[in-house]
Amino acid sequence: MARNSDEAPSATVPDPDEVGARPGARPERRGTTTLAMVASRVGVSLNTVSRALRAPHTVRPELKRRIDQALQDLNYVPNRLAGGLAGTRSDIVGVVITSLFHSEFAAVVDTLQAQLLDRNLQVMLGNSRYDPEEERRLVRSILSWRPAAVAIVGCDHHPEATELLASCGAPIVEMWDVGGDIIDSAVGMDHEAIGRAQAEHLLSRGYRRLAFLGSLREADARARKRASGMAATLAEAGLPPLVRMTRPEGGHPDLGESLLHELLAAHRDVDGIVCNSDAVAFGVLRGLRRVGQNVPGDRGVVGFGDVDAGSCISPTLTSVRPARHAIGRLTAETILARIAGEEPRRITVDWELLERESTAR
Amino acid sequence: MARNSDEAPSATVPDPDEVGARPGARPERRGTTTLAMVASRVGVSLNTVSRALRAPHTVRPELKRRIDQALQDLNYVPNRLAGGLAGTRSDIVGVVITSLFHSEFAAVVDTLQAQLLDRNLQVMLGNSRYDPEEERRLVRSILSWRPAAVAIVGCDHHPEATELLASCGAPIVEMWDVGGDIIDSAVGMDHEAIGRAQAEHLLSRGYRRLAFLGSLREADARARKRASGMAATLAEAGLPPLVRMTRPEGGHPDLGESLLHELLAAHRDVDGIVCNSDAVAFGVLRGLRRVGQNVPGDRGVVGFGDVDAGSCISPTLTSVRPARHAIGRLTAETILARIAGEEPRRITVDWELLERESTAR
DNA sequence: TGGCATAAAGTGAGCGCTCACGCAACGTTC
DNA sequence: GAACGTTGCGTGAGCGCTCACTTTATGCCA
Repeated sequence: MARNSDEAPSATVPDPDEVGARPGARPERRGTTTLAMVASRVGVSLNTVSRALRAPHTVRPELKRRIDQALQDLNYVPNRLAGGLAGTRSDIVGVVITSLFHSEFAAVVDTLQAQLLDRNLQVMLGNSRYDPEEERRLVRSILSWRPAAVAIVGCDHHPEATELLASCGAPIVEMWDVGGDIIDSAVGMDHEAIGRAQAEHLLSRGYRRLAFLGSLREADARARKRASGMAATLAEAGLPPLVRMTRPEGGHPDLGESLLHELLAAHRDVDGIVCNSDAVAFGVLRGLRRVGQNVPGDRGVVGFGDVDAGSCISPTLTSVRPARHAIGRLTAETILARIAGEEPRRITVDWELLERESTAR
Repeated sequence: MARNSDEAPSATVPDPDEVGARPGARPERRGTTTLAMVASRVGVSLNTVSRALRAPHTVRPELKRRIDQALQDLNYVPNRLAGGLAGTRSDIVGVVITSLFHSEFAAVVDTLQAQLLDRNLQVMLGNSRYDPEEERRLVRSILSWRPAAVAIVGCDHHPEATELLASCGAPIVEMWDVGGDIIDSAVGMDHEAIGRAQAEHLLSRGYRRLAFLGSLREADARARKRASGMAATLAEAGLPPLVRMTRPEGGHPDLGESLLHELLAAHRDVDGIVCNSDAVAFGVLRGLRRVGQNVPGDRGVVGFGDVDAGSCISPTLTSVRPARHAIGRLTAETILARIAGEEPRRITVDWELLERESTAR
């Protein structure tokens, strides 16, 4: 195992002038240029410069050019704190997600941010880590920036978070899930339907005794809905009830493998395994390989998320592909529409069950 | 392929009272409570309430309790725009990354955000998508919020971005890379050393003719440094030069597989393949399997990133594991230290070359 | 009891900007 | 040529808070 290591914080002092204003150095209002400075240089009123930026057509073209020149010469960077305070909008969009690490929502945030930036909206990000209390804190913190809108994962929040969001006056878009009560608008998938589709797919391939495996955090209402969709399908088909094997944390292959062992020990007859995430499914596949079980022959495995690697492993993994891109895009569009005064929306987006080798018998 | 689809935006109008203030409804200063309202309810001056929040020990315990009660009764949410404008700090930390989608930095942002939130700092996120022009826009946009600090991926930026960052007065922490000139502080890895280690590992296993495969965006200086580290190692060993097979976009398994075909067509003698990312390596492994090549027997494959799935595929993938968590944590610590007035730092963090089956001959 | 330090509150100014309005100067109309 | 819109810019107020300073209540010692 190769290793490089010198964490020694070797301080390299750059140009001392460049070092930020030390706390305590109060009076030194840094060299940031203000609208007033630009205005006095051009010889017009402050307001005219402001207007040249916000409503260019209301200022004489020749003057506009001179102002632009001065803005550039002085390297003006607007102070949006002041702008937000004085104006009505703040041009901040709060985004609250439950996890970045497991990359569930990374792609969603990615496209969302790109789309919003085109409209000069800045994303303020927060990660609740599936903790309702953290979510509450986060929502408070984000609302204290008076955002123009808030996008948040899920429809089931800490009660205080829900109330704060509902009464803050800004448009709220709940993402990823569309089931249940929504605060304002929502863009997401019907997770119960996904669970049903996962179960139906396995049943159609002849698997009869199904299990749901993975991490299941208290606040992960989406996974819970998928599991209950599966359970409902089994009940309607008159089959034995769903076996649930979950942990309140984790979500990696190692978890999948260890849950698999528990499953095989307790419910040897299970032949269809649906995982909370592809990462867990990878661990399940690895575990089954290690104990000499054949997939899809002996047992079928279904994932969720359609991670890249799913099509590269052997057997390739049957999984559900959420329309991440679409969720990001439609969330951005909904935010913009709501800011523009349009009505709230509830948009159900597509997903696909990709049938691959892990269930192909 | 199962599919659910009704993207029909079925508008569901919630309680009309809850709908946010429509633009145009100007005079309606929303029902947000201000410090002044709290103050008048308690019967003290505005400033006393402010102090009760910022410096609780300067206000009589009994009064503090009454103020807290009023804050809660009125459901006060501070206006940080006003606070930031009036005060010195803004409590925003700008974070500029080059990609979220490929999940390279998702974990870094994840831990960074969590650590900062504990200190009441909000992350403002921006994604430059490996586009220098976008990076410039983003840096301007973020600086317009007068952040308390900025964390940014890489050490090689758009010149204007570098200048803006250098002169904005806030601490700047460059992440992921530590090579080359830095603006203020840096927390990252020595990517050239990683490239050398990747090459040396393959050489130590008897591979002789090496290639570097993957997407290589114009702004991805890190990958470029790894490739040049490899090239240097080969040159020093007197071996044939590194074969580079890259594309300016993409980064998925499909890219890996298609680059592999190009590689096999043009340089049949290559026996050691280092990929820009694990995702690309997965595609390479899939491609090799499809053409009946044996890994590690015929060719060795090395990835970068150590994605979960790497230990689940067959053969398991040799890869480099960046200390993502450590980078996030140390970046947060550096930001806090710099805000507290400490000296700039340059921290080189660990990484590991995980030797697995794909190079085990 | 006076003098002085300290604690606990209030006062006033201002952060940098936006918004509603005011007020000239210049057409345009009948 | 008086009445009216239009264009182009300036004025003043104020967004909600923080900060430096001042004022008033309280304790402690000589």
